[in-house]
Amino acid sequence: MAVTIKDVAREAQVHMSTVSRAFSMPHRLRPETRTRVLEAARRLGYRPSRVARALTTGRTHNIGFIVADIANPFFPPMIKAAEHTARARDYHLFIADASEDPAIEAELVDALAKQVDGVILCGPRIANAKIERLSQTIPIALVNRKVDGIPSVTIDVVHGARVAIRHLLDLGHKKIAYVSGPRQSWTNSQIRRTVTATAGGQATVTVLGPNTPNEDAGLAVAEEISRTGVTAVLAYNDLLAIGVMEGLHSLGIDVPGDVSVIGIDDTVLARLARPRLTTILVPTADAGTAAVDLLLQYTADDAELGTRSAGHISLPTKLVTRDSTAPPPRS
Amino acid sequence: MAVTIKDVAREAQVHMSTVSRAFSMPHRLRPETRTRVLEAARRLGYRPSRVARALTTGRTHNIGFIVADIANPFFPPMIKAAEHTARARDYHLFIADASEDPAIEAELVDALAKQVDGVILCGPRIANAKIERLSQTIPIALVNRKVDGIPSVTIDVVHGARVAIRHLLDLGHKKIAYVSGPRQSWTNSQIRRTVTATAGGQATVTVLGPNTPNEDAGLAVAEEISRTGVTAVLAYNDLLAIGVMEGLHSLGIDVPGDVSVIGIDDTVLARLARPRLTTILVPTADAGTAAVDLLLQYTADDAELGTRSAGHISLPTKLVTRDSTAPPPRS
DNA sequence: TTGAAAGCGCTAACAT
DNA sequence: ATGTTAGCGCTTTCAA
Repeated sequence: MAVTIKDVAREAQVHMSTVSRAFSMPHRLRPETRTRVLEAARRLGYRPSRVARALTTGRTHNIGFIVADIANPFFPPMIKAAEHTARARDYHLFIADASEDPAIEAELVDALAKQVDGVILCGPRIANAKIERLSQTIPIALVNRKVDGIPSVTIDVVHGARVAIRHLLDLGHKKIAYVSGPRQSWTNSQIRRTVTATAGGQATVTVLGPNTPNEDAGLAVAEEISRTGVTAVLAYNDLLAIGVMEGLHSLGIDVPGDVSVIGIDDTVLARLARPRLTTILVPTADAGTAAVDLLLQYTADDAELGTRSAGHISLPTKLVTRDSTAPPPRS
Repeated sequence: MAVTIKDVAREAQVHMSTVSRAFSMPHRLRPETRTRVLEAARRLGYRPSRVARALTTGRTHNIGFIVADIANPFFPPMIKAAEHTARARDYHLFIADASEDPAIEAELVDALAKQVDGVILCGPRIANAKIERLSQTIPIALVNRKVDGIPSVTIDVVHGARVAIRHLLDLGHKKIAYVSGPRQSWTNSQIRRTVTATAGGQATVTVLGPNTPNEDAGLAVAEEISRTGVTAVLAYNDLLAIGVMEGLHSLGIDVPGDVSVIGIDDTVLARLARPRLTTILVPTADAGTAAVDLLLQYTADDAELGTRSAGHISLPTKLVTRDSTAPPPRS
């Protein structure tokens, strides 16, 4: 077995409670004693067991991070930032992949609940009511969803979508399609609404979907796009947009010559795709950091769960113009 | 506080040890009792505390997963597969990002050690000796590194690199560069050695690097490539290869017209980049799955740590020919 | 300032 | 087949 607090106590010739104090309330020890204990601990290579500590204190110093799809390039920078932030605050991160499935997502929250101080739900697919219920059990912070009383970091997609559509209108497009994301996505409904509202009388909007937000779905929707005769499409995310571009390409339709395409997220892929994808920049790393801080702040609050003060942060977006958008063809 | 084993015991009118058995050794209970307990647990929404369980059993049912860089597209599919596999075995996954830094990586192992049953090191940057030392403390499984007595899953980059170089030789290239990865990478040294050996008398090989395996580094090395006058380059990974392609492009050098480029990994990026990148396919998801299974198998072994039987798995690679390779220019 | 003792939620002998 | 009891490694009153 590994070295425990008892071993250190013996080595330092003190009681185990003194060793405990040396780590959790060092100021309440005589400097001399503290040094002796810490010295002994160092010699033995002692590290307090977080498991045992969690059992008494009720705090695990762990956070659960649940995402819809780890492989979606939107998430990794966010996970990375969250992990770094958590570690800086002396927390460890559990990662879990919900596979875009609300049921799995909810089950993951329950499965992790006893082992974490809080859970971050990224792009949750669960219904609001369910989220509210879960958050009675365990502190939850949301990314890309806003629910009253629950801390959340959202991205200003309303602004993003508005700017994207205006960009299209300015180029002269009159028939626009929105390639929709998953039905359960809050972000998706925000965008859809904004697209319609912004286009107003200036352009017709066709909504295509819902779609699973990956390349294949984009590929599949391309044919439908060609049939609708739109000259521009905004997609729920870069993955879909890139799929659409590939699909269009294989249909012999030129981007942006015949059809303009805009994505959302500005993942690595946007810069790499050809034509390079015009897209909405979303500060994912900031979102990861903010989510961790919001959650920790919320859990630190010692009020009853459910009566705590939940912070909300909204992150700005901006249009990144590249090569996938142009004026509509003359014909 | 949440509902505990005592609450269930009271509700089901049995002793807590009976409740415990209902979950961990259900067959040793009279079916009738078992049902009554499980029913009570369900009514109260009881879940055993893994923390408390870990304290008595010594098994946390957690795995630590340490990668060099979460944002490197090579890792997410691996993390995803590992997480799914772990969950299927009733394990949860801690994720940690070592930022390509050996010191952080080692520290992470220590930090997680008390909280996990084992750690998976992906593309470790730590020295072998240090890994061996760490593995005395906590079971470790390796991805992309082979150390005696430690379970590992490696990728047959030797074969991959050989095939890549042969492809280049077949096209008629006589001057080849290898854009090297991080110095501490085992994979990198494997590749470098193979490149030189395979080129043999048929082509000269220039090694450029070591480099941090990201796009920027690739971009930076492009100028050096142009100076060496090579007509083909193999890069340590897709990220570097893509950086090289971009750098070459901005130098007015055509890929593959003037210089051929081959990457390694076959990440999403390879298919998306223009020209589409010829690369070596690496089964990352399989690696994630295999690593988890190897580790669990190793930890299940009840021999002394250090005397257990370590499994090794080698995963095949293959060349994916796309548009970034062609015969050298005539001049 | 330090020690003693109880207890966090659970499992694992041991007893019945 | 089920109950009793001790104890996992630590924190936290309470005493001294």
